[in-house]
Amino acid sequence: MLETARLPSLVSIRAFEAAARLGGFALAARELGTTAAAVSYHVRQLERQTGVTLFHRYPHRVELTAAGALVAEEAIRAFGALRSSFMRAAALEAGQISITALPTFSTSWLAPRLGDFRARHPGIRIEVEVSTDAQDLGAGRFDVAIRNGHGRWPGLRAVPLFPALFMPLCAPELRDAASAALAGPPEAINVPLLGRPDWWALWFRAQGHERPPTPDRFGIQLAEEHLDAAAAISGHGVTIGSPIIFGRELEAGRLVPAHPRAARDGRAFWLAYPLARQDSAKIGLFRDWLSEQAEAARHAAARWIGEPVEAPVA
Amino acid sequence: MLETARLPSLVSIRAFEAAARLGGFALAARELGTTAAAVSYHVRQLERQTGVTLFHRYPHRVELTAAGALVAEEAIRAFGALRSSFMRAAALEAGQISITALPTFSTSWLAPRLGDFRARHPGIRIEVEVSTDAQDLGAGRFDVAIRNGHGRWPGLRAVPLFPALFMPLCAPELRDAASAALAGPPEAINVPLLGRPDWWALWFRAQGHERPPTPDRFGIQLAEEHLDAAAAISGHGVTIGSPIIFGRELEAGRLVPAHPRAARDGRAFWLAYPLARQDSAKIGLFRDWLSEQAEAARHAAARWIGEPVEAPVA
DNA sequence: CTGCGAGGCTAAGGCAGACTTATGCTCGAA
DNA sequence: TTCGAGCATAAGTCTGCCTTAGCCTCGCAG
Repeated sequence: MLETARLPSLVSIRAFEAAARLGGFALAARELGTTAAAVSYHVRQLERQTGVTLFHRYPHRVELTAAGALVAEEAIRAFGALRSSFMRAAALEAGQISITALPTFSTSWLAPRLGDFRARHPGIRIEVEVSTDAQDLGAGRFDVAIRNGHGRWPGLRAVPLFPALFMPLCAPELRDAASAALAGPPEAINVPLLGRPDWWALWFRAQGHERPPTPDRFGIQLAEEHLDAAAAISGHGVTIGSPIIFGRELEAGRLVPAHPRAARDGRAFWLAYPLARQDSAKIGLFRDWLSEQAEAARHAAARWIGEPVEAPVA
Repeated sequence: MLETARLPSLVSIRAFEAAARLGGFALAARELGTTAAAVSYHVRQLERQTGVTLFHRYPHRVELTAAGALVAEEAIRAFGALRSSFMRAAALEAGQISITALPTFSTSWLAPRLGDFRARHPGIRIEVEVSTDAQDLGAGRFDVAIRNGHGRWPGLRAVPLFPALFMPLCAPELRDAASAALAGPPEAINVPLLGRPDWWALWFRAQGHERPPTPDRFGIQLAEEHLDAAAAISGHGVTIGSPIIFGRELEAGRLVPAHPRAARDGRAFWLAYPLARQDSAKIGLFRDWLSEQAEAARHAAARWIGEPVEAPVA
């Protein structure tokens, strides 16, 4: 690089700074992990580049000149301050984690649990941003992402959380009517369906019914899945969702399975983060905590789930 | 070099600093005389080395993170202070010149003239150290040296001042006696000789006398040549010295030539300085001034000197 | 709405600068 | 007097830095 701002070679300044601070080229070489010849060479380079004599040479030792002492003082201070700023930046960075996650996952599963993470890691502040789009982790805006998919994303490490499952869920008072309705083909449905039509189609295919429910079978059309769940809790119909994600609602009796069988599409929920970040302590802590929570959630949801049936590809 | 003090690559920090200060990689690349790809690469390296995300990436632009802003502030300050310290060091260095010179040259010729240099270059402080030994200019203790010799010193630039001349000099009242004594061979000397015996031997050889004056011909033995001159001025004998160096004494009539002929040994007085320093402004100013003074001194001394005779090699 | 330009990103390859090695110098201490 | 330590330099090696090429996204102008 050309020095447009007339700052000489930084590598040479660093060699000089170490020599000035330690009082000799041999000690500087040892600290920098190089040879005394390299330090000598760099100090000479610096003197040539700047036209300033930095050291008086005597046999066996060197002594800073007045000009050299002036630069040394500033260089020592500058490098010390820089070093300190990197440490403070690392501490700042280590003290907060930025997560991008899917809306329902965030609202219904993650958010209720974050209190526990905060209790166990009070030094780490959490930021969650919900997005239906997969955010670019390379852009640096997020440390980790919760993704739904196959788990094979280049440059990322994906930790499996739990499989994507689709189970009919309704309020307790709708149980009998919904169970009866779902025992037959889609055209026999006489209770309102809630949630994504493609997920219902997937579920019926897993039951052996090729034709999906027609639009007239659906009740309220809501923008987000957790709103579907809220409507179902209110008795407005049967929703289709993950017994793991809604595990706490099932536990509390606010939702019940309207059918014992769940369908799956081969996808799963994953924690993803850049391979380049796998040494990050905070990401490691979050990963370990999240894996633990996911395992507990899978275990707890097992009582609601019979053997999940993988739906044939439409 | 290994980073024993955990400061990451300085080249990368410099790229980062420029990008932070200018708000983009393209502008930073322009200032640093490199490509945006190089800046991007260095910022990534820095992020990997430190584990700190420094920029958020967006299409067409980048934005400092909080941690990045923290480091940027310190880096901008550090580099600015370093730059400033080099400029101040250069100014300090440019404001003083260190000279090593031969004793007599210093005392009798240089010192009386330095007032003129100081008047013409008030911003440059002069330090003269007298030494009979040739000081190592590479050690950085001296900027320039006045040397006597052949002028061919490796790594140094030598500017000729004036030839080394040896002429008998005495007080006016001793003129006739000294002239008569010096007209014949050394054994006929009946006035005390002062100064270095080897210089007298050289002078007599130049006159065609093979045998040097014997020790009994010498008066007071003094340690330094200018003391010999002082003794000669006091009428204690005839000294042997340079009519150029003692030009002002001749001019003032305190010394007169005891013989019209000067001898020379093929050597001269030179201003020497390191080739590596030839761009130094202060050295240039001193060289130009000294050359001018030397030329004036040669010119003024011409009236005292007949055709100098080169003494045959003993 | 389409095309272009600008800024950023990464991979691969080349080379120049950084460093090592070898040798030499000086001086102080044993 | 000898040896070891620190500094200096030259020459050769090699690795880190940079360039080049190609790609991506987005905003703006036509």
